[in-house]
Amino acid sequence: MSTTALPSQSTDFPAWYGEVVRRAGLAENSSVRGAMVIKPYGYAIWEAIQRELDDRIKATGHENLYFPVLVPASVLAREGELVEGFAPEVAVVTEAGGKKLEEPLAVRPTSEALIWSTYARWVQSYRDLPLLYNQWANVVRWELRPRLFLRTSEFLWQEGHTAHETEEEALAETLTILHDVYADTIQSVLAIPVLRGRKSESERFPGAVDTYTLEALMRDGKALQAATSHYLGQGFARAFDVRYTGRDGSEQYPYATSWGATTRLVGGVVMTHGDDRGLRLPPRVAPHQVVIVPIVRDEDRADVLEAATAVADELRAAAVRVRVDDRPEYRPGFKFNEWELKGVPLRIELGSRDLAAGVATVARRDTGDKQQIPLSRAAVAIDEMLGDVHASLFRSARDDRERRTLRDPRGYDELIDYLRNAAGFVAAPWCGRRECEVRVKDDSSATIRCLPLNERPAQAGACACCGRSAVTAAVWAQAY
RNA sequence: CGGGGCGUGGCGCAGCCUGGUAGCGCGCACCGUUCGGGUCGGUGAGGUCCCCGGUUCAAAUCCGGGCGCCCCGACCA
Repeated sequence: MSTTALPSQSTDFPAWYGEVVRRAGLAENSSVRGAMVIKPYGYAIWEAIQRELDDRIKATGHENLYFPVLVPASVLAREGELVEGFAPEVAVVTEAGGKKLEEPLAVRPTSEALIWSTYARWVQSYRDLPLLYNQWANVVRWELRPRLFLRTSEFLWQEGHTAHETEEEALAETLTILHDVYADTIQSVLAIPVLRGRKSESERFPGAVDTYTLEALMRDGKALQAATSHYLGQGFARAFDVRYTGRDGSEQYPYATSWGATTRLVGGVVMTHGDDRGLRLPPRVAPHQVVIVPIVRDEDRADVLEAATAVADELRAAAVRVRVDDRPEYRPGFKFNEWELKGVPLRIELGSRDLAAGVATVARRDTGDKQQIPLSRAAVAIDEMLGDVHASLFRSARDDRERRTLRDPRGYDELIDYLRNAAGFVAAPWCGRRECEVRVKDDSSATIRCLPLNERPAQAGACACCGRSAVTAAVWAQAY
């Protein structure tokens, strides 16, 4: 464990981010170019995210299954936009079993192609619908500029692939996933506030009719696409020849959706909540929610450690994830710093002074406040405080986002200046024309993150770029 | 693929300009000490100075070539 200070967030956010991810023990670069090794502490956070997502995916009626990692090149090629969209980043296996393969096998960058080529066999009748399936998997996308968790050449995710009888049903599915699975997990578990919206045509998933997205704002003013849910229409069904006999006896194509959330969310947690001391973890995904640091002297060691164990047992009985840091070789100050770096929401300091008074000293990672709680009601008090930490992390992230959101810039120059400085979101009317989107990107390198659904109604008015009459509101930002 | 930078114990770096015993911090091992905000002292292990060639009495250092990595752009969850 290094003892030198972290870089400051405000002066060098990228360096700060990398240092926190490495020093907190979340992940490190792998010897495979662009890939990362997720370490146990980082993986534990991912497991918590997985658990929460999986619960909601099942609660909305889906089942898990699994498809192979290798996709015959000809299968991947059957949906034109999909191949075209992913071609530059697909890795291909050309040799296996000591021989050159007759047909190369792509390592999946996403599974629509293989899954829909299989659904063709599974769907014969309207009675076979809907198909509501999800898989937990790894995918490979050969990224030119990798970044721990945010963009790696291999990443972990879940991808849902559903087939429906009607357009309405598929659209409803797309939105159920967006709201009840993704937004709920990201806000009420990860404490990351998100804007909900549709993507503009240029930012859409290849092959999708509509892409819905959740956009979060990081502490450096850049946006992170936290999850997406796609309405695919009948394009994939047609490309993979998935047909069934409908209720009226006629031949039909089903309507499709797909949706995914990735290990990128771990990076989002770091960049949303972290501060100059390191990570601040939302309690519901923190591998340790509470760490107990016993303050011992030779003469009271046994008593203090016994009391620490008793408190830990009581908290565990209340389903709190707690760790007693009784390592004798480190002093308390060292432990305080280490657990702050690792983002543990609450720290209990327990020494003979506390025991004599019948209390424990509790320090909050989010605010730095210290207070004393009676040992007699430790479990209840800790449970309340964990709830407070979540609420205050969410509130401060949301307030921060609102502070950084510019609504209705006074003119094109203000729009561009704001975006060029990565000062945050800009919400403004947009005429809907591609050329305005391109112009803003050329002038600022920012993109339309979404056309917001409900945060702010689409408004009349003049396009922030060209002044023509607007057809929608758009939210722009620099993005990861 | 364009622009910039870097390869020296596990990690981070100095030394290179001006050639001459390979160093520092952290980490690691052991001994003692200490424990309410990154203890302190001592001892010790650990390096083909990225590779190949050249110049020289002598190369981490100078010259030529190669390889690798990182950062900034284009692609992207």
